[in-house]
Amino acid sequence: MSDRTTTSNETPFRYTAQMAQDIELSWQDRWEEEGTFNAPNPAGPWAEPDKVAARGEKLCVLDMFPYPSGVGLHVGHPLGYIATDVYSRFHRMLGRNVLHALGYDAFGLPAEQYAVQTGQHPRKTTEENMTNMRRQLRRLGLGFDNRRTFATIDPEYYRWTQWIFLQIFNSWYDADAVRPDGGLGRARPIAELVAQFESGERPLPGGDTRAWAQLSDAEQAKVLEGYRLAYTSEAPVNWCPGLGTVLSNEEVTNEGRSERGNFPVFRRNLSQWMMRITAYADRLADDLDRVDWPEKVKVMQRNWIGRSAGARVAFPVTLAAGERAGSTTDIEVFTTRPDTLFGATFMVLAPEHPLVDSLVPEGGWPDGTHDDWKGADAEASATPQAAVAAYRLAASRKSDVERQTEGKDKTGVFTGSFATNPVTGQPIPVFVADYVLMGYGTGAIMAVPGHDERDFEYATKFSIPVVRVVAPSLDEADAPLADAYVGDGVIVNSASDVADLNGLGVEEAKARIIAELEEREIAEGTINYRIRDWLFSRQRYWGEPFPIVYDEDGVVHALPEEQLPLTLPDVPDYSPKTFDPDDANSSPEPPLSRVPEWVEVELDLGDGRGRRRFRRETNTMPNWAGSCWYYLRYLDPANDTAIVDPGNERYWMGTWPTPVAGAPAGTKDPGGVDLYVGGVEHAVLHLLYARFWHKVLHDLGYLESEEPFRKYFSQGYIQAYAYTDARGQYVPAAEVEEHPGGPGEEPTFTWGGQQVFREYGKIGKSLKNSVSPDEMYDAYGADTFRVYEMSMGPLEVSKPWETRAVVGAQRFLQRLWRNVVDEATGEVVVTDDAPDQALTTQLHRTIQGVRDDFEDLRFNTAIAKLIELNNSVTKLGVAPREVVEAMVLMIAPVAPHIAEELWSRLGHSGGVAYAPFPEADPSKIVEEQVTCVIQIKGKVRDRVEVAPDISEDELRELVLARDKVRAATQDGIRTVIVRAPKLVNVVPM
RNA sequence: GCCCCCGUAGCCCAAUCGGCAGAGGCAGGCGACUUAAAAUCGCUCGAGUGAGGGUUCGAGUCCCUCCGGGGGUACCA
Repeated sequence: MSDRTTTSNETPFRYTAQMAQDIELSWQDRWEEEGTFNAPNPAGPWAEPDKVAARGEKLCVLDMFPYPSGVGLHVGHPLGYIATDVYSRFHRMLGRNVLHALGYDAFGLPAEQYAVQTGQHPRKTTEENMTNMRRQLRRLGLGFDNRRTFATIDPEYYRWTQWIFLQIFNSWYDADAVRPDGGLGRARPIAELVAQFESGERPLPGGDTRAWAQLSDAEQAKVLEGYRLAYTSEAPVNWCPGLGTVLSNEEVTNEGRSERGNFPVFRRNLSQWMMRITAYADRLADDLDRVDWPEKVKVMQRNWIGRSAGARVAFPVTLAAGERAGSTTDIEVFTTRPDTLFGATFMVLAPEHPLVDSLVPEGGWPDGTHDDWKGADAEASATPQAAVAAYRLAASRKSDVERQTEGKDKTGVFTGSFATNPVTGQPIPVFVADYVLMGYGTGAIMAVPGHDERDFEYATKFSIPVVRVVAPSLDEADAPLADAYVGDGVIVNSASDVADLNGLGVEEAKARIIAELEEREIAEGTINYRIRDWLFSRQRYWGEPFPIVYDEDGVVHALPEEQLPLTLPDVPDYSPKTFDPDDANSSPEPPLSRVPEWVEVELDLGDGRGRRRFRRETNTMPNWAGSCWYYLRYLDPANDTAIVDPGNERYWMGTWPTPVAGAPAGTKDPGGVDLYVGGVEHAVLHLLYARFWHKVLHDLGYLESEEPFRKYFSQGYIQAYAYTDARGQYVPAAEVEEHPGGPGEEPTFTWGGQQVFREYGKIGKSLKNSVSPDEMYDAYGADTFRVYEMSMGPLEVSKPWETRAVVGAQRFLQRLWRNVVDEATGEVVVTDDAPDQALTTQLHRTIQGVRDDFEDLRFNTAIAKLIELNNSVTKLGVAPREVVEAMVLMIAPVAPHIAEELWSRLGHSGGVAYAPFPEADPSKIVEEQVTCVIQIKGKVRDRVEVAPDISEDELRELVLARDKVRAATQDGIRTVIVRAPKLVNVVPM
């Protein structure tokens, strides 16, 4: 495969892999020495305003933060980096000041797991991995500003991660505060909330009438906890014994397992750090309109946030048990269909609903209770208390997985109580059933079997009346319902002395009933969200320590900013306490809790109370923390007084005067990174968390931009074939031989003579189909590898790696090389003669096409156009300098090393990195003749050469006079469609 | 089940506004170079666009139904 050995004595100057390597290494050294890709900053410690002024508009290009894997890169990993590098280099040649840098996301579970597996300290393995990855990427010739690199594990970086945590901790969300843009709601310093409590402007929550100063420290802390954007809370969380840590909702699959490692996850009540991302739910959903992202990812985020408009409605009920037995209270439900309130014939509470106990009467069932309502457990069905207790116990023992896998078969038990439908006044039975979830809405529903599929199933199974309140038309008001009718229509059977909705449309009825019931204080229009607060603590070693201590009363204190960073201590045993993955009753044990000399400290927090004893927080942050803001640090990595100088943030990420394409009219641009490229797997994790932090920092006045990523492009993956033998074991894919099948048959595959079976999917060491970039550098060189990856197809689609196809990219570069350099003598062989008309036209058309393609990230078609142009030049035998130089500049973003070399051999000093990109001359694109296609009834029947500026009338006449057209139109002409100059379609009678 | 995306040559992919189905690459075939092979170079073969229907003068492109592949989501009231 390598032609390293094929450089014969006759062609010592051929562009071989060896030649490519020599060229590439020497230019990489030169770029590094000269700091070619360093981007000047307008402000901060590196301020070079003169250099900034000397360049054109800024452009901030970003790749998703890589995690330095222990096994090194495979050929799929650099795809996005090459794409962003091509885009960056293209824009440098257009004169823009381009910032492109790469750092490392080095904290977190994978790094720690790799260290545990190899029995080494995570810092050691992580640093080794980063060294290897840096080497692999440097060899690829990426034009990063290497001054701007860092890793999340650097104390000088995580100092600021901890600082941001403190800003969030010391903030609350004031939903009534007016933002500069006129919207409502923003984060404010917690001190301003304390001031409101102190002055009495804001009453204490829960009807507490004491003055703020009368509260103890612990009581004050408790109150503030209810407001802080980062807070501890005792709540049901996702405990994963197999990983020894808790996980956020976003890290748990819908099968109820950990996204990483696929271990079972259990719900446990534990005290954990949370981030109040729910406060930002509206803005996170609304502002998706303002960014240029793939629609698919926007939809995924909107679904995750899960905003739905509806109403909270109170259903009165008389308590049947408990201290307040006999008194009346309300069961509050959330519904998106208040228009169907008249059709609510029963209610359902989640098994965990706190009201259940007081709804179940002592003694027997109410007279006439349907046997089906008493529960599936015959032994427990004698009394409501026994039946409900049995049902709740059974439900509590079910995992989320079991609840789901049991499918749609509805189960439930009657509580023995009836509530009152507030609009009909009718008593309706209240059930406990596990198809209602405590975690959504109020954990209780009004069930409308006529117009909700789940309620219909339940009503059918338990013989509950079904009432139609929506019909396709008034005529069908009493048509029987064979299924829940969920379509649009007109409201029927919905009148009482409370309200009359009959005849209204669904949307009108919703508005009407909410208005009526709000007046009576029975309901209120409301918005409900699916998103929950973000669980932020992990019981692992390899993460940022929280800058938090607890005093002897258990009150939370933030470390003063001057005491940051709080460094991660070196510990003898950094591995997590391991558990049986299925042991739901295990409890997390953070490794840091095993270091008492670090945990128990005496500190002066600078609060005037002197040195006191404290206990440190022993949880660590999730690896999302470091990746939530790294893009900001690239802008000003050496700044030790701020996360980023405001001048740098405004310059690199500030808002543009015009909004992104496709934004609604009147939209204000949110600013942010100009191009962000990465895989879609972080659609609701990293991309949502980073947006949240960015908005908090914006609210607190640290950032001008409102979004982190103005344009996000989701790249496809490079995948590969893998092969298994008869036992299902993977065999080395590189050694498999393909045998073509007969016509219409699949090919067959053998390895070492035995038949093997092909599958398609991810690249991985364990699948034995991994190809490393290093192998490509050795066999072809980095430029060939770059050209191949960029020419495989559109950046956004996934496509299969095919090593044997890489040679096509090499042949192209060889042909380009040969057009400039004589393989035998090394002499430059271009001619100074001007290209002919046809080649000139092709050149300028190519320039225009390549510019457009690069701008729109269509690198595959740009390369195809360059191959075409190069092929035209090759056919001439001798290459005109004008065309060759333009080609060298145009290929430079994709294949920068060979371009530098050829550019220099063509007699230019100064390099191609900042050479101006060729400009198309529109006057030279115009051809003297164009081919006009003549269609008869839509089928191509003739062609004619015409002038490009021929008029429609001239062309029509010309075409109608042609023999073939006259022959076809002897019976007359129905119509003639003229699209001058390229097409005429004649339709005969 | 629901929602979204994608089906063009043996394979990866072009066709930008509804206007000649083919730009580019791989593989295959033939030829040149070679003692021979590899590499290289030149030439060349190759689909009617997943299936069916519709709109249109004209459909890969727009609409409907179905089939196949991928992704998201799943009792979210």
